[in-house]
Amino acid sequence: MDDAHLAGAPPSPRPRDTATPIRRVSLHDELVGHLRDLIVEGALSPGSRVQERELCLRFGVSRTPLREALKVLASEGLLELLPNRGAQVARLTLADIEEMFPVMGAFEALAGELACARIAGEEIAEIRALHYQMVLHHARRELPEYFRLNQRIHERILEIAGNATLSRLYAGLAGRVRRARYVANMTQARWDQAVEEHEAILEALAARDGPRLAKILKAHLANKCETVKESLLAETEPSAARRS
Amino acid sequence: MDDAHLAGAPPSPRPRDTATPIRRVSLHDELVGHLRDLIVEGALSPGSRVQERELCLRFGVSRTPLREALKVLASEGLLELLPNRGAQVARLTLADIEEMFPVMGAFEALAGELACARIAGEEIAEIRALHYQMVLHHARRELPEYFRLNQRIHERILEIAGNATLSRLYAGLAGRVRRARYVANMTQARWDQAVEEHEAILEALAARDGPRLAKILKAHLANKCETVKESLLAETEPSAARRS
DNA sequence: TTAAGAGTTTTTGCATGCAATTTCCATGGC
DNA sequence: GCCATGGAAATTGCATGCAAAAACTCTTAA
Repeated sequence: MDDAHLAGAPPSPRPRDTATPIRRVSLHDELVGHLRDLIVEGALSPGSRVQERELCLRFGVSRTPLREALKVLASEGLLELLPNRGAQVARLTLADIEEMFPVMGAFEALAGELACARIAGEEIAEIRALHYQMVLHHARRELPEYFRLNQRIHERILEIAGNATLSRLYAGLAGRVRRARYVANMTQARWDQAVEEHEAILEALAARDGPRLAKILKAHLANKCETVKESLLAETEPSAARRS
Repeated sequence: MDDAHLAGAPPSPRPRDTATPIRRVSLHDELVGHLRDLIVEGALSPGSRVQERELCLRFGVSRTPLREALKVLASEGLLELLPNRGAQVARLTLADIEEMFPVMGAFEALAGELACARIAGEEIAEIRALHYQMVLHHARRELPEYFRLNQRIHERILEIAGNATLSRLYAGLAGRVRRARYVANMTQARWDQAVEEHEAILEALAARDGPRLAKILKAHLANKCETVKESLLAETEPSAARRS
């Protein structure tokens, strides 16, 4: 009774079907969401085989909707379908990382440019608040909280850019590398550098300097790529060193 | 003499041919390809309802693999799934176009930069050949051939960039706007301008000037966006004018 | 004539069944 | 002892069946 129509209606783009939030969505849609979470959160480890039967029991559904969900996740790149041999969680190789980060850099650069053209003063203040809270977590060496704020800042810029296609594609890639980014234990130097870059991001955004922001974000992502790569190498080398 | 292998080939319903390069992929995979073609080519017009039964008869398969294919195409954005009411071919609104082209511009810009860093002299010669063949079709006012060459040039740059993730995402968007681009009847001025831009693209590529090529491609896509938008408006206005 | 309503037909969503392929295990030959 | 081979169990790919939701149709009333 109170949605929309009132004076302070939020700038929600599509208030259409919000009347019944608990709408019985299709089973396979729900499965796609659940499975995506399981994969992104790491509950299903990369490379592990995914058996239909096991997941059917786990979710209490039959194979038909589950298989539909698997096909969708495979088309998103989260799963690999082996003909007649089921699916396995896609594993990220170094080559994958090196491919995905430049694309994410292009996404963020575009988002930065678009955001600069549309951002409101209030939104700049909001990002600034997020930024300095993130800086605080950096000062306190609170990595998980830092990551959370960091992610929220990037997501907020994407939102402000106001391009749903861009957001959707970005989310697809970000989901795939999220785990890798999360486990990446940065060196202190890299962490400090990242915070410095975020200072520059905030400045460019506040100045609404689209080209500069694009440049900074692109470089920022390139550095994140290096961080993740180093971490990935450090993760594999010790075992080799230990063995020799 | 060819397939039945003299020694008592049993009348098996499916001759398993492991040697042939055309390996029998899974039914649903094939369906995804076929349906994608039908949609992109325009055989299934935007907004039209897609009924399972009809397509099942058309392809001679049961509903299970067909439904899996529909789910995948929906996740790609080519179809819209209406709960309990089947699917319909997604229609491109002006807002969609305005969202997708900047993203494609970012893709092509990145592809241009990467390609400049990797392109071999032989490949430059190849692109140059394609380019001047395209110019010939422009001079002869052969639009379909022009489009084909144009597309091949952009695809070739993507290939040379050597980033499979980028190529995959680009193909996803390009497929969705292909029909719109195809039916876009450019003005002569826009066509001439596009050819000029392609001259600049070739030059920047030959000079291996990544940043410049990126800039040109970004602008090139922005102009294509305008062309498609004009064409889309010209397509809808007459009917409105006719009605009023 | 239009609109509304009840019943029928169609269509979708999901579960299950069957054949084919793969995987696992045990047996046997070298 | 090791590898090859045969068969059983498990798993996938696809077809079909059934219930619920939607769409259609025919009737009826204002």
